[in-house]
Amino acid sequence: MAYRTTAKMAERKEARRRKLLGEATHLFGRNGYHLTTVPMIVAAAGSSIGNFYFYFPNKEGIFAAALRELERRIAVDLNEAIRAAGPEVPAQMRAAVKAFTKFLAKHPDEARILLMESSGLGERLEEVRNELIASHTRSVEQALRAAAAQLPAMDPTVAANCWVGAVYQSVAQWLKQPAAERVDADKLGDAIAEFNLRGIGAAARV
Amino acid sequence: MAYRTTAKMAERKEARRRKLLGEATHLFGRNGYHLTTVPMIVAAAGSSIGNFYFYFPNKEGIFAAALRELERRIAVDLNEAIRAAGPEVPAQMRAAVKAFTKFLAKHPDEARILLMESSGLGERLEEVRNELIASHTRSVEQALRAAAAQLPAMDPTVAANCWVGAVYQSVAQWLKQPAAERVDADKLGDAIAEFNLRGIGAAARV
Amino acid sequence: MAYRTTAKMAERKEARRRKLLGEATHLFGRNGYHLTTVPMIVAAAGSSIGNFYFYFPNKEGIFAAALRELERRIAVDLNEAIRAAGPEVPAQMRAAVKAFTKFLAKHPDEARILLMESSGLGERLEEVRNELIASHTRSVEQALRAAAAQLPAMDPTVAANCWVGAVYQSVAQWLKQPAAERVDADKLGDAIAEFNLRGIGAAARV
Amino acid sequence: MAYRTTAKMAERKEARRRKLLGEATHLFGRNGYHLTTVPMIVAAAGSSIGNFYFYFPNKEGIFAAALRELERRIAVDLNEAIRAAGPEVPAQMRAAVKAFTKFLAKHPDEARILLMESSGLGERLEEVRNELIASHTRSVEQALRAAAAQLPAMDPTVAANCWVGAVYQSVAQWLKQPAAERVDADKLGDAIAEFNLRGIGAAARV
DNA sequence: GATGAATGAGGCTTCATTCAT
DNA sequence: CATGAATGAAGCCTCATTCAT
Repeated sequence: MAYRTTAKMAERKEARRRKLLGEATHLFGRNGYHLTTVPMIVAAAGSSIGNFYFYFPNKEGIFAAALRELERRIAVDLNEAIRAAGPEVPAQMRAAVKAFTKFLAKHPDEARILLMESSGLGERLEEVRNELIASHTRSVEQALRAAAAQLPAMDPTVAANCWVGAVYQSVAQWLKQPAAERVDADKLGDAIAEFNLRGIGAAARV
Repeated sequence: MAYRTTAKMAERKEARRRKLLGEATHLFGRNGYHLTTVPMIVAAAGSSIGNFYFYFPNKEGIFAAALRELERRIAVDLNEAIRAAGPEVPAQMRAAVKAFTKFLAKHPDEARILLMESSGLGERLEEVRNELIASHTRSVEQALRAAAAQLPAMDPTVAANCWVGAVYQSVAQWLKQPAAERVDADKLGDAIAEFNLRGIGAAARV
Repeated sequence: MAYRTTAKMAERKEARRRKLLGEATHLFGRNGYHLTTVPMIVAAAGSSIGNFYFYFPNKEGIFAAALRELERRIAVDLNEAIRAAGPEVPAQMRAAVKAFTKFLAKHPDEARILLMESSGLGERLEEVRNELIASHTRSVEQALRAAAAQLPAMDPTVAANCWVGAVYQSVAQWLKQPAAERVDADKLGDAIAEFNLRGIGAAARV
Repeated sequence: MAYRTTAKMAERKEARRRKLLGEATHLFGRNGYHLTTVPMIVAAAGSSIGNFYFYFPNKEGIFAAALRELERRIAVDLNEAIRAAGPEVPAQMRAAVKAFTKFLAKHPDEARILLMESSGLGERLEEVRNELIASHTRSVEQALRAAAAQLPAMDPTVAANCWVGAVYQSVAQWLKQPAAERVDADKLGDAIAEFNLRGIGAAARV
């Protein structure tokens, strides 16, 4: 019986943690790192300050955790989309852009963690955040190198950055519009993919 | 005689203000808004706290002033470059990208004010900063509409955002590299322009 | 067991709050609002700045709380004295003057909050303080109207203000004397009551 | 000619000083000591900070000067009124009350310096201000002692304080009312005098 | 494990006052 | 004599973090 209780407790513990992390992600996305306070997070999560420091070492810690969790979820979506797109690299890249756009559009608050605010986080956090974007960029770069033969000559690093920057900026601006005025997320993804595929010199036939 | 000195005093006053503004811009760029403190600014400028508040209404005020000053300086460079590029829109756009890239490369700390940190500034500042980027984007959008006849069909707003995002992100990443490893700023500008011109469907003849 | 302790904790919390409020009242009375600083208050209460802001929203807040607490305590004393004085209005008024005088004499520091300093508190505080004195004055005015038939014709508002002013000023001056030279508080109360009762035209039989 | 210039300059100097003092009195009366800043005073007087410190040693200094000037002007009015009231002490006292009330009514901003704010001025200023009121009170007390034979037995100090307190409080409350709702200043003076004369036991026939 | 009271460093800002011009 | 730029002490307040219960 002691085992069963422990199991239940572990579950509850995990649930608590997830609740804190989720609310923190929302708040960080909405207000940015500095304007989000620990009391705000625990209030939103219906928890307590003491509890917060049981689950996370400090404010930086929960922010880093939020970033990593986000990374994980995005990776899942992207991989799935790429797998479904077949073997053609350009098709995979288009699929990835659309999947990424769709993810950001679906989770705007979480998204804003990626899109905004970079400086002003302290070295440690900055690094974590950069790594996230960098890994995304590296994927693009690898794809470009893989398809280099069919593409015009270009610096794949620069192109990858352009690619990623185009996606982030477009979605960021799209999110800034009042929800009512936004175009359909799917059409947005298509438009961005179009731009980027043309940008790398891949024919824009879908 | 007291009258004669007034001119010199006004000069000194302006110099002091500029010194504060300049150091603030550097620090904001390097550390972000929240990690830059008023004492840091006055220390860097060799001034005093009281003096700071003689020249600026508060911390927000000097940040806004820094943004506006940056905007002005960038506009000067861009207009000059565009004028020198002749009447062809694509050539103008290429010139603008290169001028912008060059500016950011030359003033990396100032640049970072634009590139990073958006959320967490308080509504007023956020607005000022957004307006700066938005105005940049609008210029691109107008150019696209002007040249629409020669370009493939596309949403000019999305394309403009892609364009701007590509530039910002590429330069931002470029700045993050150790100065020794960076490619030449001019070549970077060319590469970005190439990507973007292809992205909007303009032939990539250099 | 954690539950049981809650009661004790609540008690302690209340005690802490009262300690802060009490010391603040003393200091405000002795030095006035502006010369009393938050650090002074917390030092006197053996607390900390952070704790201060846990219990009170800001300096204005604790001042307002001090005023309201004072109001409450005075009201208790006055009502008791009036009830004990029997049904005759003049006797009640005399009793009230004496009770009020006695209260002020017994709590000189608290008292000074009422007696002194009015301008320079900011609108909100001024209002709270005015309301306190106004309510005292209104009581006198009502009593005067109730007994109007037995009294000479007079403007009851003016008379009430005279009444209150006489009490405050007399006690304030009395408090300014070195404690050794002061006449007995009870005799003071009698003398003031005498003056006031004559002032409203009520026979001065004690 | 040097002499004449000097004379004119002395005049101008005196005028500047008076302008500063006058505006300061207004501002102190309206906002209280702490909320009135030196920059506010010089702005109102169309002068400069440097000038301020040429004419006055510091902020305390100008406040003290304002009080003394006020004292002087009140004394002039009172003495005139008393002289005009003939030899009877009660008549003189009534005249003094009315003159005082009238003065306060005519110069409400200056008046508020006397009526409000006492604590929170720092020891030196407090003393100056107290002395002003105390001297007023002493005059009343002397009058009471002079007429003691015709009056009921009473403590003349307490009575003098009651007297003064009644006047101040009544006028203070009167000034707090919107100007439109105030009763005539003359009638107010009469009502207060009535109360006070009854308070000291002098028949209320004028 | 959970709670929330307590702590204090440090940020922003005001303002009396000085002093070079 | 006049000006106003410069100074810095000191105030209020926030918030991440600790720790007793």
